[in-house]
Amino acid sequence: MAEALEGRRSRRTATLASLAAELGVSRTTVSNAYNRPDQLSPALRRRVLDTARRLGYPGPDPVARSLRTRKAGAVGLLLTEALSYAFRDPVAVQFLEGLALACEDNGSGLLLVPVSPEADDPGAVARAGVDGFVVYSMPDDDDNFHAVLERPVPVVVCDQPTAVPDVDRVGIDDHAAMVDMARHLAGLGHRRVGVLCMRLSTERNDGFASVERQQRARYEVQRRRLAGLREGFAEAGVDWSAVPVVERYDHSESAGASAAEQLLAQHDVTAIVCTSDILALGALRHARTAGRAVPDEIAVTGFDGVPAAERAELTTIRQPTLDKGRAAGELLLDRGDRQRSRTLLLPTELLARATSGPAREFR
Amino acid sequence: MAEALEGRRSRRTATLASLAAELGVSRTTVSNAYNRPDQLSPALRRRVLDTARRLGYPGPDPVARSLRTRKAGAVGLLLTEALSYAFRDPVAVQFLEGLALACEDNGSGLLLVPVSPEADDPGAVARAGVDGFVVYSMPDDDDNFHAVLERPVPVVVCDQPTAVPDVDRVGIDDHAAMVDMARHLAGLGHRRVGVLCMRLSTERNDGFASVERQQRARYEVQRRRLAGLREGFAEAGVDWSAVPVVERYDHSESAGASAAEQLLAQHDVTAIVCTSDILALGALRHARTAGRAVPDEIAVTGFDGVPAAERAELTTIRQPTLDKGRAAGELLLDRGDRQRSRTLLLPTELLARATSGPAREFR
DNA sequence: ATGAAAGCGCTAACAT
DNA sequence: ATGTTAGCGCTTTCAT
Repeated sequence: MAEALEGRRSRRTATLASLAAELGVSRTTVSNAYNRPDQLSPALRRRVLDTARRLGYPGPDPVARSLRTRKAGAVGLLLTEALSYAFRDPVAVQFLEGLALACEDNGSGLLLVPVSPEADDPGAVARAGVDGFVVYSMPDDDDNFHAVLERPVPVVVCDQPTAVPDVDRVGIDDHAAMVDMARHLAGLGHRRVGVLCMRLSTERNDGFASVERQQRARYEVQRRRLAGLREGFAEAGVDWSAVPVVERYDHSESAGASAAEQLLAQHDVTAIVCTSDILALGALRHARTAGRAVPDEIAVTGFDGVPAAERAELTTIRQPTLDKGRAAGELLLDRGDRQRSRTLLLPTELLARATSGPAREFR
Repeated sequence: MAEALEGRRSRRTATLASLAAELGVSRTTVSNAYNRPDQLSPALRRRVLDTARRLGYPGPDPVARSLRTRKAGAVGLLLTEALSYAFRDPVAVQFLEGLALACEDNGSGLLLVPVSPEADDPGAVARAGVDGFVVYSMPDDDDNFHAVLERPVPVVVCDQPTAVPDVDRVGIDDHAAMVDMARHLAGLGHRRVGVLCMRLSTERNDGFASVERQQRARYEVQRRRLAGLREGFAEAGVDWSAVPVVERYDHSESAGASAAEQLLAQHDVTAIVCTSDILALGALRHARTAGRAVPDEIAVTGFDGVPAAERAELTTIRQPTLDKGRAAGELLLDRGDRQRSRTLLLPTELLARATSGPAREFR
């Protein structure tokens, strides 16, 4: 009993070679017994497998096999945040579901690479035994991302960074989507608007973000969404330099709520545009708490189209997150002998729901 | 450019040995340049790294390193369902978050093993390059689980199967929790009750489950929860053989809704006890659709304590799902030289909320 | 149907 | 601080 436990505790006892010796056959034969049953007589195969069981041989070591075959049988996933964040953000979860679907179809494992934002040890990436990487939404100039690019395996990026030479990418047109949103609100008469956005750099800055900071943002997605809003509102004559943009480092409802509070404390706006549903849900919560009627007094919009946004009847941009995950996986796994890198832009959709309506002045 | 792509496409060009040859140093030195910077002069290290870059050497191959060091740097996760299910079930997502937290702390990767319920090829388990496995809620006698036990690495089971010799386990007292729930309802006067449960075997059976089927269930958790209910209601004089139990293979709200419908079509009960929140949420939805007032006309209870249950004010049993995940990871990763296997039972809590109230007869 | 030979690419004693 | 030696455990042509 204690011995069985011991046996399970990584003490490899028999090897393919020792088993072959015991049986008086070659290693090839033993290997074939596991990997190519048709290459040897059923009787011999039985004998091999029985002896294996008797000797406690657990079958070919997967790592040794991977070394030999040069296939790990797994896809690595690199995330912006700590590993566990993947399960906290509903958008990430959706993306992962799609990616997992693609892996499943391919019989590939999915290895979540343990990156710690603090310890900038890109070692984990270098140590990951994978056949390729999917990179989910990383800032420009990220060490871990660079480490991924060093690895001689295919890479697919989701969302950001864009424009990495020779790397496939799947994403959406963040700019165009936000131009749409701006037009939607401008069409409802909104001119005095405020914006809540996600972090723009890797250093924490919870507060207003200057136009310069917006343009220098290290997160391309945020940069493009803000630029889209700027362009869309410009069409309606809104001077962007007067539009307050509040940034939050953490991506959570409470961050959204506090950002909304900070915004409204200093600016009299008729609409709060958020660059994510989570932030918008927080803004909604603050509006309710503060007794600001939505959408009568103030409009609130999101981005992503998560289930909770639907329940809240949030006006938002729906993006096909699950499809992005699946497409990323397929791009990585089904690549034939394709030489050129590909970029896949998936469609988005403006969902005008109950949290946006005519601006106060127009009611 | 095309060459850079080619380079990324798994054609390993330089190796540690060729780099050493080029430099005229030993392989050890090159290895040290990467793994033990303190073992060689900074100047030499620079030279090694520079030459590596020039030659396109991507650093030590992780698989070869794993073979040599006998460490994969990753934990494998085995799930009941297809891989992607992990991201669809909120309870699984929570568990994974906890597990990821433990992995993170340990610098371990998390490998989701691609098991397909259909193709009973336990090969994926055998091929996973991991230092140990976490097994999440598997039925008794599962092929993939057996394959895990064959591997000479530590294993931690969450929930089920219980009582596997020499394997650590983390779980809750499902039986006791449901005794509590039965007492809660019985205390409110409920005597005519019905139950909605999750699948009891790997073959689909969407319909009523006989007492015998309940007792033969291959899913220990369901078996224990039903047994707990039986015991708890027995204290109030309820004859279990007259209690209708409706089983659903799929775990989804719509499964819960249809099960509730099936139950109510044939039985006049004052309470529907569900073995999961998801099923209960579905039952709630059906009750609303069918115009049955909850809790006035009928009580509905769940199990798990997911966020959606809180929003619905569902009476349920809260279990510390995230903690289970973290504990499973810690049990696997922080095992000292412990010889005995351990079982960790985490506490649960009955949350009496708005979906349970006095039985009709007692109002 | 089975075997022999030749590595896959690396690290860890142990020397020097 | 650097080199020597000795594998880690396996698969895969190519022969027989």
